[in-house]
Amino acid sequence: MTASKRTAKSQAEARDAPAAPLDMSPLAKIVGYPLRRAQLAVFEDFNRRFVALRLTPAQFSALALIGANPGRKQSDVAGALGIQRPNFVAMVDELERRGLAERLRTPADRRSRALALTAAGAALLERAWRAQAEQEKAIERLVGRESRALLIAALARLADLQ
Amino acid sequence: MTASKRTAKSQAEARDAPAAPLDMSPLAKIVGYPLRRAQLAVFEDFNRRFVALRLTPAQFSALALIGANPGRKQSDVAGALGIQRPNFVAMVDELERRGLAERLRTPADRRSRALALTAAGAALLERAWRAQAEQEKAIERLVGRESRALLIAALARLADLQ
DNA sequence: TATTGTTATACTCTATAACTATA
DNA sequence: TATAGTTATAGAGTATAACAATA
Repeated sequence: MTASKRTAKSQAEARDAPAAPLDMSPLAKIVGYPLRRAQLAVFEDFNRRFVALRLTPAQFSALALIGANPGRKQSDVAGALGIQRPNFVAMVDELERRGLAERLRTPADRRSRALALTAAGAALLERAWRAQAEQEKAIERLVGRESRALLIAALARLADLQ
Repeated sequence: MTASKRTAKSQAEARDAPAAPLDMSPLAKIVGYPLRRAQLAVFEDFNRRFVALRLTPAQFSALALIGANPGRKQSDVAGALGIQRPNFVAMVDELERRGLAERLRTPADRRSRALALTAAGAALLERAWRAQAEQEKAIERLVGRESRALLIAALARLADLQ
């Protein structure tokens, strides 16, 4: 496009100024849309913080839950995390391969596998909780201390939607 | 297992009572975990409410955004929704196939396609907003009116986490 | 040269059926 | 018969490279 062809347009348009932002107000007024965007942003932030620990949000939640509930069987941990049993197999495989968790045979029921952290797993989890505390601080800086507490409470209730 | 073998166990265990729930308290205290669980619950609730309209959350957000911003080009709508341009193609294809949206050629720039709702799309979007209002009511019943407003504000801020 | 829409493709997540070993 | 772990597999959703048309 030549300069002469742009004379009818405003200077801003001629300079290829960014187009006006879209009107997001209808979506911004419902819970679901900002809820999804916030979840993606928080997980992306998590991934940045945890890249050195090589832990995804799902892996962190699994380590944390096993750490707080050692000896519980694999399917119970999967169920508590909302992960389908078949999908949890590869995840525990990976934690075991990295020497972070172990599957123990229990004499009471030889079908099941009791999960527990190894010493290395417990050590990594400690580092992970410190990284997580940093994210919570960043969130608190963004929304305020009181808001963060209210947010957690409201989200926990929302999770009960059926 | 025979009855005699269970005599050493408590009556509750003998009856195969559900195992004690896991301790979720560490995960319940951070934002990310309940945020993810809430997002999944809200989307599942959305899917139940929208099955008759055959709209996914992503499709609803696209219809809503096109409806509020008719004539904007496809890549701008995709960008505003956080959807990669290539992935938005099939989505618009489907909306167009169902006669809900259309891609218009614009004389100003023949590379781009301006999106707009058809009459059928606008009509479906109206029904969709009524269904969405029902979800907002359900959420308000769950967390309270004030909490819902605070929640939306806090989530919008969280979405700005870098 | 850069941008828009598009195609192709790969990777992750998730859901389901079915197998095995145990109970 | 039922349950725990597992395998296999299919379907979403998402990210990236590269192309044609147009600027």
